[in-house]
Amino acid sequence: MLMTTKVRSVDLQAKLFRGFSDPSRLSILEALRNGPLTVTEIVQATDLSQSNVSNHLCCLRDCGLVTTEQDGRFIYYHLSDPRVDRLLHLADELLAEVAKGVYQCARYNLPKESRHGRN
Amino acid sequence: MLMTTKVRSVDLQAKLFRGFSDPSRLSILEALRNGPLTVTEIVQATDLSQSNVSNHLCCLRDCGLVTTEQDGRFIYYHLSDPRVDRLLHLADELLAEVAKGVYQCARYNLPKESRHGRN
DNA sequence: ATAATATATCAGTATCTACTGATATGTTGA
DNA sequence: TCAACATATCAGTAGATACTGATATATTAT
Repeated sequence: MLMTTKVRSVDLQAKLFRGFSDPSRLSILEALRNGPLTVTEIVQATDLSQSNVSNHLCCLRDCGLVTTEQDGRFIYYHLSDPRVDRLLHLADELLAEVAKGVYQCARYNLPKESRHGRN
Repeated sequence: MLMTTKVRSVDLQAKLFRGFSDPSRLSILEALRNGPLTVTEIVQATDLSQSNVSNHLCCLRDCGLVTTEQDGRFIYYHLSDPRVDRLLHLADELLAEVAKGVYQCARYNLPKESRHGRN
């Protein structure tokens, strides 16, 4: 076989989930749950900078979570599959269940001083 | 109210998804889909270092995706909720749908030389 | 053709985070 | 108590990535 870089399914899954794992991208996805939007509309809906949105959209499209449709000089982005919506919904549900735990998730998002020795 | 750091739901969601967004953690979760395992068993099942596994487990537990149960000097980890399993399953389905796109996801995982201007 | 608008890319930076190797803590049995 | 085992934490590092501000490209209208 000789494939030096075997593509494991966990790697693919990780990339997929990475699409969901950033607040800015989630804002974008959330906005798109109501239907297709242009980049400018997404910028307005999310309050992110244009270049930032554009980068995230690129990522989301590369990862297959959104697809595009050009209409003149506008490009409409929309969720690529109903499962994206279902995944977001399921995450909401799970979050409601474990909200407290996640809220306290301390490991990777504290200021440097308090990274170690959590209490 | 005076909360300087308003906790937006996208932030919580992002943390939740971040639990799923790393290949090592996905390996761990995958292993746990078949039932509870001790840390040592997880180390063996995943081929990761012990400290690495321990760190990831800590993260997963903080984020509410797994829970623990001590039995003597062993600590059994298991998925916290059936929805975790369902989320993984849904991701599998979605992945099958957009596999090609994700496989090509170039933005954030190429060697430095080729990060910009993807041919 | 040119201005105006929409979107994408660039280069640079600060932060985040996965990992390692070493060490510490906790638990059990001899 | 002490050795053996199970697990957690530490400190440090390399690489990943979200963001900004500037610039480039594309499309339309005048």
